[in-house]
This record gives sequence, C-alpha cells and structure tokens, in this order.
Amino acid sequence: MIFKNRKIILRISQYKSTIIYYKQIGFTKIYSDFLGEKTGVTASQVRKDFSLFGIKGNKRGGYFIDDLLTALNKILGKEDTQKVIIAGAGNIGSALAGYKKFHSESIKIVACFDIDPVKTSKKGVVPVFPYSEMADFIRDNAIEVGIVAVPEVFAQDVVNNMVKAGIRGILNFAPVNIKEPSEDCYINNVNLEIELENIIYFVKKKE
Amino acid sequence: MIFKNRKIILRISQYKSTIIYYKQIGFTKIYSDFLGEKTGVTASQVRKDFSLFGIKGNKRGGYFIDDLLTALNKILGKEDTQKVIIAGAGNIGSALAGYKKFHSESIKIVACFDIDPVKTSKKGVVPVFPYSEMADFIRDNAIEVGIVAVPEVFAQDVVNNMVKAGIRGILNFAPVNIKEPSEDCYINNVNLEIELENIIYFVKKKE
DNA sequence: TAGATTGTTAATCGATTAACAATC
DNA sequence: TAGATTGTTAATCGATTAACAATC
Repeated sequence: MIFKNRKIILRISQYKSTIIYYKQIGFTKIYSDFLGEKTGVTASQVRKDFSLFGIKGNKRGGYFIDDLLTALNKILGKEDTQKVIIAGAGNIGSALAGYKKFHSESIKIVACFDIDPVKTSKKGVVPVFPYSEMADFIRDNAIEVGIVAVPEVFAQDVVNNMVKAGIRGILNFAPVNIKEPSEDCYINNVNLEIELENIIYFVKKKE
Repeated sequence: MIFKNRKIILRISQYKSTIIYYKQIGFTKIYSDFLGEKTGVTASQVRKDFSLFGIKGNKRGGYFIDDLLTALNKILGKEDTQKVIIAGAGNIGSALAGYKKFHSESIKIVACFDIDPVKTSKKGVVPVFPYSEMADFIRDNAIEVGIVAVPEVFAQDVVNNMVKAGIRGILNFAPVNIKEPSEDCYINNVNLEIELENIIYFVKKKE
C-alpha cells in the first residue's frame, strides 16, 4: 500500500512519541481512545490509521505497546540507521548539527558542508567539510537524506547537486520554495517567515 | 470570514513570495494560471483562494501586482510590525535570533530569554535577558508572538508562562507536541525529528 | 456471560478541481 | 468584435468521523 499523504505519516510519528512516553511510565498496553486523546486525534482516526497499515490490536484488549512500537518503527524505517548530511554550516546548519536530542539512534547527522574554509573543521561532533566534497561524500557513503541550510540564492543549486549525487529526500530550511528536481526526490520546506506569518494571521484574526 | 484552515494561509504567503519576485523583475500584472504554475498550485486554486478573500482581478486582464501585494500583505497582517520574542538562547534559539533574512520589515525579533546567566547579553543584535524577566517584558511590550527553543522538558512550562503573560501565537521548536493551553492561543509545532522521519518514510517507500 | 473495544464499512465533511457564464 | 481570463458554481476527490457488527 502506498500513501501519498504526508499527514498520516506525521500522525504515525506522533503515535510513536506518545506510546514511547507511556511505555516509559510502565504501560504495557494502550487503547485507541486513550492514544487518540493523548495525541490529539479521534479514536476512529487511530484505528483507521492502524488498519491502513495492517496493525492489529486485540478486540476488547487494546494494543500491546511493544508490538505497536515495533510496527510503527518499521513503518518509519527506524530499524536501520539513516545517515543525514547538512549543506551549510551557518547559524541554522550548525544548530541542526548540534541537535542531539533525537529519541532514537536511527537518525545520524554525519557531516556538514560549507564553501567557507573558515568553517571547515574535523573536530566537532559533526565534521564540516568543504562544499566541493559533498557530492563524492554522498556517493561514497550512499547518503539518501540531506538538509539544506544555505542562503536563499544557493538553495536551488545545492538541491540540484544533492539530487544529482543520489540524495532522495531533502529538508529545506532556506527561505525559498524548492521545486522537486525529479520524481525520485521528496522535498519538505520549513520556512520560518511563512510559519510566523501563519501564526500572526491567526493571532490577528482573533482580535 | 473566518478560516480555520492553515493551508490556505500558507498558500497566501507563497503567492506573496511569488509575486514579490515577479514584481522585482518588472511585472506589473499576473494571471492566475501563471501564478499558480509558479507557486505549484492550480489556477482554479488561485482564483478560489482570492475569491474567498474578496480579491478581485480584471476579467481578461489578470491581477495588478501592486494591488495584489497590498491585499495579500493586509491578510497576513504585514501592515503593522509584529514584535516576536524567543525563549531559549541555545543553538536553535540563537540561530533563529540571527535570522535576518525576513523579506519584509514587518516581523522583528526583539529579545531572547534564557535561564543560563552566561548566555544573557545586551550586546548582540537581539539582546538576551534572564528568563525571569520574560513575563514582564511580554506585558510591558504587548508581545503577542513567541518562539519556543528550549529543551523538551521545559517547553510546556515556557508555553504556559508565555500564554499567561499575554502571548497569543507560538512557534514551538522543542521536540514535544505542545497542547494549546487555551482557546485564545494558536500553536504550531516544528519538529526536526518528525520532519526527518517523514522524509525517510517517503525515501524508503520508493525503494 | 456481559461489557468493552477493535476493525471496517458507510456517512459526512471539507478541500480541490473542473466547468462555464460573465465580461473586459 | 473575438479571444482570453476572471469569478463562481457544481462536481469530484480525499480525508475524517460515526456507527456498528464481530469478538475477546
């Protein structure tokens, strides 16, 4: 089964977060209405989502947390480690590289790349290499996921280079809406200004 | 007219970006099918969105860019300046404070707050004050929008304090799904791990 | 067993797209 | 005028919710 829908996968991530929390505090099973309430969706939505992915619970008995976690992790590809690179070691790029609070070991930021020689360094937790080495690094290490944190004007070029070298999924923090350069590449744009404009609209609307 | 729908407002921001670009390169009017193509939506969508906000074009003549820009800016509240504060002057918080690439003057990040005295400083472009002063600052300056960039465990508390002091819209970068503490507050969560999980799902799906 | 919860189908809701009359 | 584009209504599409039989 193939989903085009981004939202269902976001919910899968959120269900996972919720059940990790309740596992930690000692739960061994969980019901769709409780999980829904804690995640902020309806019980129907929970059961529907699980059903679409073939996740089965126990009639009358809810879902076993360990089984559920295994199933959700499998959907999200968390059984393997994903190596991720970052283009741009400026403010945002370095902040993301320093992000160590992933809840699992399955996502690893392995390298940054920057054109500025002053920023290159092999000493940090995440080394910063010259941008010219990015394409080879992607190929040599079979990297599939990249983060773009370069200034606006370079963003489309960087994306094109990433895709040419084999990257298949990109998270873009540059303030431009990037076009997917090929069918094979999935891009998600995170745009601070647009997010703030959105919030401001809803704040003003209520006045 | 009140829209609950976040997506239409995101598109309004994107239309704005697109027409700013075409204004810069000399366009004075624009057609729905061109604007749609450049923004990545259908022409129907463009006209429908405009129609919902009462934006009128010229039959046969498209939309005048200046009028359109004025109308979109008005929707997004860009006629006034919005002062924004940041809680947390760690990696992410400082990176966001250093973000100077807003396309307009209408969003101003005016202060950061942090519990760590080492991080407080009045010298940067954006001053960093002690966290204990945040609530008073919000009240004294009638701040309505806040960004949360504190560690996970503090996030819900910080949000509660912001809202109590008068903040009405929050952009949360902490890796927890924050509950809206009241009806009057709009919250949007940006979660790096969830974004990456999403991308990884779509990358793996195609394999 | 009786009661509660799942899994799935049907109904509803909302958003997007298509179509086309109006008209510049 | 003829042709092209808007503005809006209707049709379609997709996602969410409700309902309920199955069953533990």
